[in-house]
Amino acid sequence: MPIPKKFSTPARLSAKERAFSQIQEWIIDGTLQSEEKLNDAELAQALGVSRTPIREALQLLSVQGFVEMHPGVATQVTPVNKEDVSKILPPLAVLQALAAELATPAISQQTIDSQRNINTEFSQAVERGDFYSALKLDEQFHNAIVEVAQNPYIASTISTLQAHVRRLFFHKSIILTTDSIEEHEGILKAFECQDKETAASIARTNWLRPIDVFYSRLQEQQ
Amino acid sequence: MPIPKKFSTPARLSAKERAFSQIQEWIIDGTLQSEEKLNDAELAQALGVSRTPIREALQLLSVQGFVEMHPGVATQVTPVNKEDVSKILPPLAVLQALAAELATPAISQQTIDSQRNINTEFSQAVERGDFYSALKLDEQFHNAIVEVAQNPYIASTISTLQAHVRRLFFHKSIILTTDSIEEHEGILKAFECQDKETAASIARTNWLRPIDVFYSRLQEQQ
DNA sequence: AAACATTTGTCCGTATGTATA
DNA sequence: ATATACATACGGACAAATGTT
Repeated sequence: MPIPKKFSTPARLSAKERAFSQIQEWIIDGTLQSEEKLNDAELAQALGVSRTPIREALQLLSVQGFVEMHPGVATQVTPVNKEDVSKILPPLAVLQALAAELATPAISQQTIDSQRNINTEFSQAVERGDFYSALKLDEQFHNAIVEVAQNPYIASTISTLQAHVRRLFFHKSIILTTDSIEEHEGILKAFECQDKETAASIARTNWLRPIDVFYSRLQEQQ
Repeated sequence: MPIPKKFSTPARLSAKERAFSQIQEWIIDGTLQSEEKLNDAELAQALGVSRTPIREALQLLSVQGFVEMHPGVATQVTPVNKEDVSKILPPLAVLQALAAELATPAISQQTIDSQRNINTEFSQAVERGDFYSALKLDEQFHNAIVEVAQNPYIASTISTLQAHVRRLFFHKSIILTTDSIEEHEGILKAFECQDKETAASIARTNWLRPIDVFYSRLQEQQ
């Protein structure tokens, strides 16, 4: 049996990396609430490390927009504005559209087949109301396209924006709809036809949809 | 005479911020060369601070893609591939296009007038071959649009990508052409007509042009 | 194979700066 | 206005990890 090599796990995670991942997860899933004050000494104790890796992790999270640092005053979790759906999704949509466009001439039939399977699982998750699994499958679907696009600048930006999307999902500002199922299939068909404009266009509307859904629901509630 | 208030300079720059700006500038203008090894102790001495703020600055630069950190091995300046023009500009172009689209309904005539002045200065700088000034004016022109678009997610991403563009400019991979002068005016006209599609479209082609220029020059040299 | 040299990662003490009483 | 309490920023020493001799 193939023993997981050292190469597969790019070295043991450093304290800083563990702190980063953990705190980011806590912010995304709401364990650390919006605007909550972050005491580095406290976090250090909770994670069993010193303040240094915590500080470093918080600085990275600050760059990504998950925490706000006010020098000499306080460090706090960035407030969630539910209306941020309309701020985050437009740039994400155009980048995902670009990724789809770039992926079109490069994607293999094998990858497309694999994508179809993911979309099937996605549809099943949505149907049975398992939105958390659906979200992960949705991310998997789009990440595969980004990978094929082979552009680190696009990939890293999308990765950050998608983390914010996950946070909004946990705050019930973004919900997954059955429309995505057909749109995903539409993207795959466009890939097979080498039709990059259509692939890009569908990807774009697919990512913008939650904005309309959000404001429609808002109106219904009034 | 009005003494510069404390508010204007958002607090004295921290050692970390100074280190970040300085090292980034050195990487962009080529003082720190491609793939050069970065010894934090050395940099600390050069900037008269300890290793801590240097380390923090390097980590931020790593996130932005200006340095690569290989734990336990070395930290080095990210290599410049001149072909990166074709990696960086597409995402920048779609984001600038989006910014133009979002700015269209919000921009004031006053801002448009100011933009025209900037474009005039830009054209003069290009005409007299002062490409460095031209670059700064070009950035000023597009940054104004990004500001009006009022979207921090777009703004911060564009800011990072544009820093990479500056680096490519210093490596002679990107050159400014007179085409931009008319395209800038075209964007302003589109703003005045509230024609967001045209504004976005011109912004996009304006940012993609250097790719064609780069590969054309490459062919000429062969 | 083992000890070495170099570099990064971590810890904790202290200084500095900010806001509040 | 001054003093006080608290949080962050920085410094320097130590520990761990990597690649090499």
